[in-house]
Amino acid sequence: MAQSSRGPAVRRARHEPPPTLATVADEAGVSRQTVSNALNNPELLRPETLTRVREVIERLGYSPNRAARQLRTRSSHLLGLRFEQAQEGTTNALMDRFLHSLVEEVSRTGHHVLLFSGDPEDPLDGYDDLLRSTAVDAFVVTDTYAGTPQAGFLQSRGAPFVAFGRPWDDPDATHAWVDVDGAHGARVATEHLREQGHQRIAWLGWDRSSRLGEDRRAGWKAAMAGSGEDLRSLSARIDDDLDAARLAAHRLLDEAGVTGFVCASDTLAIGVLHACAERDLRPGPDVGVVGFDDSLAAQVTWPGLSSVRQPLEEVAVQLVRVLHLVLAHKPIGERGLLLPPRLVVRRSSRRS
Amino acid sequence: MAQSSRGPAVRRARHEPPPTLATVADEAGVSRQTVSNALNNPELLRPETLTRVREVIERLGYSPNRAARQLRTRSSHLLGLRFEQAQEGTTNALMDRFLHSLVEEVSRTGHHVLLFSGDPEDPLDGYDDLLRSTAVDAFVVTDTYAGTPQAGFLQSRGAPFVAFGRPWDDPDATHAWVDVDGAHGARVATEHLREQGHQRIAWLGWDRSSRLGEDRRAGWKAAMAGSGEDLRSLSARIDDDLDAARLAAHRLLDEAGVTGFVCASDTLAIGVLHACAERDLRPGPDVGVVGFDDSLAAQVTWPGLSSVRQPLEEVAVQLVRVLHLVLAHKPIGERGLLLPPRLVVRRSSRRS
DNA sequence: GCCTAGCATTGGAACGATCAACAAGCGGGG
DNA sequence: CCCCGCTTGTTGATCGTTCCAATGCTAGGC
Repeated sequence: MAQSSRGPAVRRARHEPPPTLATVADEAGVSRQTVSNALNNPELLRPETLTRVREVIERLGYSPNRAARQLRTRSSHLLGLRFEQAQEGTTNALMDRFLHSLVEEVSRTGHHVLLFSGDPEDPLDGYDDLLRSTAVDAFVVTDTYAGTPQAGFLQSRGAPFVAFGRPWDDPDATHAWVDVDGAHGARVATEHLREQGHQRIAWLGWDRSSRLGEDRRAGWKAAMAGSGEDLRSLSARIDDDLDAARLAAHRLLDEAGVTGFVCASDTLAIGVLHACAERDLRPGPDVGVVGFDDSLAAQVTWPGLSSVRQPLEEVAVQLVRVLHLVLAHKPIGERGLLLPPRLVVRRSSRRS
Repeated sequence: MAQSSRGPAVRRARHEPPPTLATVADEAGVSRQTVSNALNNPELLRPETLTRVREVIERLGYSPNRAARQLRTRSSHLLGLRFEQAQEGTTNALMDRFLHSLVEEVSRTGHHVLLFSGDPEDPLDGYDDLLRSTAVDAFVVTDTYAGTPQAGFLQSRGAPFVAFGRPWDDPDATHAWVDVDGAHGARVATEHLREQGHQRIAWLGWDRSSRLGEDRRAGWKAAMAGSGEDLRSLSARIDDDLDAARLAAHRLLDEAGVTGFVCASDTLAIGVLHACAERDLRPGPDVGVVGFDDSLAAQVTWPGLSSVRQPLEEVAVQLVRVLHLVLAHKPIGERGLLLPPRLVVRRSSRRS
């Protein structure tokens, strides 16, 4: 068993209580506080004392009891994340990718991620309990898509948090946030299609009530500005449904002479691909299609679906960076941070 | 703001410390212990005392401090889960679905899920730290695909845990586990294709070293037993790669006269669909194809990919049930529990 | 009237860490 | 010679909860 890299080869008997500060102190012939300092303020110890204490710690396989430390310092080193299923416009795989990066990132500073759930009807459910029981140091709020009661609530409580997602409804919000610039992604996708020679490029997105969808649509609109096209006739707002997208694509192909599609999701984009197949149009050479989120489906669909990939790893890095500033009561530079996604080009959008 | 369902309308000033047992006790005119009993052993109190204490608790918005409780009772009400990215044979979306159910399920008993990460090279990394610092009550081990050093390690430590995944290498393992019966899933898929009139049904799976893959393959093999077919010529073991699957499908179609494919993953199955498209074979009427995991890709791929869907919600329920038995030192009935997956039939496997 | 049993409630100690204050040793300046 | 400051280390108190043993009180039996 590969033990070397993991620490001491301690084999405690089953259920024997783990060593405490006092155990280590006795064994090393120093006081409790000295052991504590060896861990938290090693520069206070004389080098030889330090090594002696560290030796004992290593030998006994001692780790400070988190509960006791938390009780005294009022810091649990836990970050709360309300874990919802399948939010609007985000496939499950997205959350998984983000979460992994987040866990990885917070572990660098000895923190962990605590997942909790709550009544889907009440976006605030769950936060309060953890707050009152001082179970977490801070929150990472991810479900801010439709209004953000969480932000206001947590701020009124004085609870530290950072949000993944903009405060759409409240431009004056003072909390820290990180988000992906969906408009930028859609703009890059649209420009890419224009470079491929497409002129009448349609937007296929969700209902107007979706802030996420409207943000992305704005990018398409910006890229199409000055094209002389009538944007109204090139835009369709539908449910995130394969078949709805297929029908909408047929209509846009028939009525608006569209040759390019920028879509708010991979599901919608694949609906367009289906429509193309039904008309013997070749995705790529004949019709340019770009989706959003770079899901597994985009990767395996024939002939390969170009898609806008969100920089979730970077989002996690930035969230954690800002979170540490917030926890240290340091000023955060920019209140909000918009990260640009990256276009992954596959054959569905390449002419040649 | 919907406050009613969430508890008391407490508005504490920013950073004012939350109330403690002593605060509540003073306010209610009883001792600390009585308040504690009101929470943990309400039957010990006289009804009128109980309601009085509860009123104060409600009014102050009191929740017991988790750290203090954990220190005293040595139970954190946290379950550790090492969160790896993309394990063999499982797409990210799977983990997300499972995790959500798990979080939901453990919350019923006031528990939470703590995610941690570890060096991908060392399957034991991370467990030891949490154990020594008594940060979690138990573990849910999910990455037991290739041998299970975790199980042995945790047992030697006397740490409570349940595994999602069989102890492949050690049939005598005594720990509790829950797993999905991949063989059953593949068998049902194969029988489904036979019912549709297919006779020469191929297996498209992973390398022999994959226990998960071989388990599923066994189900195909069992369903094909007695068919009189030469199974060896009907079986292909390849990487989990779209193109590898496409090529293998062409070969099986050419050389073995195959009309049905049972695949170890949706990626492989979609590779088969690509091969069909290249030969103008219609998935469904001409060739039956079934994948595994019911990913988003299976749902959106034309013409709809039949797929074996894992009962992850039920896995979570059972894991938590068993975990509570383990934590209570009660005997668990069956050491292991195999749950049958369900076949989701779409057009790729329907003749009509 | 006294003893016992049972009930409701109480006060002290403990969990294992950190914080605050202080003590011992030592060298240097007035 | 004394005082001061610096380094190094110690001791008691504390965080907020639950466990343990003991308390006051009432009712019942003899």
